[in-house]
Amino acid sequence: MSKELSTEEKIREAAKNVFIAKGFDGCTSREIAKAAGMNVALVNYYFCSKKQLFKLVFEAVLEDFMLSTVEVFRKNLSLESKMRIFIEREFEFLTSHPDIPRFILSELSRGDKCEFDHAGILDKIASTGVFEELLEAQEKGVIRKIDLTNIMLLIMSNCHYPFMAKPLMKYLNNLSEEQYQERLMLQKQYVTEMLIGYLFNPKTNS
Amino acid sequence: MSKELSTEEKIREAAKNVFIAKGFDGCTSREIAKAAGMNVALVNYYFCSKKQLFKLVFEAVLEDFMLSTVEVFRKNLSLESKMRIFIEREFEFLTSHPDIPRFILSELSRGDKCEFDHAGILDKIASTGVFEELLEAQEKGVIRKIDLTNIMLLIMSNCHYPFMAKPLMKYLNNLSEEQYQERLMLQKQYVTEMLIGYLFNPKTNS
DNA sequence: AATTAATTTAAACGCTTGTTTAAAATTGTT
DNA sequence: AACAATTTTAAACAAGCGTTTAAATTAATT
Repeated sequence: MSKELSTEEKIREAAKNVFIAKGFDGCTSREIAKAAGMNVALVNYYFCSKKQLFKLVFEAVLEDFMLSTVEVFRKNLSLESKMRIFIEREFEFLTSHPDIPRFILSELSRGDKCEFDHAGILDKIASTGVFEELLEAQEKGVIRKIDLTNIMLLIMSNCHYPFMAKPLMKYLNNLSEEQYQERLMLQKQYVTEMLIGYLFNPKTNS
Repeated sequence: MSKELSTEEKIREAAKNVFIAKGFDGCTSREIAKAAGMNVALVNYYFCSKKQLFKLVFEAVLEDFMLSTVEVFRKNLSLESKMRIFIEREFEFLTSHPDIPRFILSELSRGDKCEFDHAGILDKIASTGVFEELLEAQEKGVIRKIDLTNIMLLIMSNCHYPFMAKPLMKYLNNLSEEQYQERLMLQKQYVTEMLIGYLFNPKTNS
């Protein structure tokens, strides 16, 4: 389906896959061109340089990643329901794109590669109203009074890491692919229970 | 202090720092040699190839990382105390070596670089008696009956990820270094409370 | 149909890569 | 002091890198 991709789009798409799988340093322009079924020179014809192509791809991936699931918070549901659905969708997204968290954190941590535009992302997240809703819930005593950065970190830790740690887990525990996937789906339940249990009903625990 | 390192050790040490900072693909043999204050040819004189030097360094780092904190479980303390101390020490270790989790997961996920020896690691962890202790505690109803893989994943997620996500957190939330460090220390408390609260006293919640 | 513009190609550019070589310097041994 | 073994060096190697060039091909315009 959809063979009607332009040369530029084919290269961008191939670059995304190759960059995510191997990292900026781990692949070559020729590899990207070959994956796109194109001549090497076309990479620079359309994108000037490997670096610039990477910047474009990275920013798109980061935005997709950060915004794809946060839309739940626009819905008219209880905060707890939204949180549950959010975690559910994070696991869904990561099941289709398990390499993205590692890709983003790896590339971001060797940041001298190029300067990334990220100004808009937090604003777009904020536009869903998550932050206000969380702050309000804190004032009402519905959820624990913790800095939003820490809440983000708690949720992201428990959603992203299980996918990032796949090779470590698989071989430390000698797991087959099926066994790992099984633990992953269990992990989703545990993580949801744990996070909801900790963040909500703060009076019972602290 | 301790200038009495042999050439071989100097290269190994420099290689460790450079590999952790930039990854296997992100650095060159010449860079490692320069960091060690040595000639390029010495790298291969002592270690045959960049790949083999990497393998040596990686295996040492992985073993250090996995075993450094698990020793707590040999002590004669309650399981909950050990768990608290373990998390405390994980955060301690990671404060000194914040780049190691990302290094390990990154390099492991592009595993074609070379085959790693990992046979001994799980056995060494097992030799502390953690696993038996956890299983016993589960039988006694002290902690939640969850596969040990998932328990490991819960703890590692909440300890490793906050350090791996530093660049993402710093710029998504426009945090200064001090602000980030502050959140990190708070995160340690939250993570401890959350994990202990979830894993122990399973009857109250499920 | 002729001409111009946009796309694609194969080949080459200079440079860096990991690795090797062979000579120089150092150390150890008799 | 003379010799042998080890360690270190500078230089070179082919191969691969990102990028550029200039010609060939295709598409668009007149």
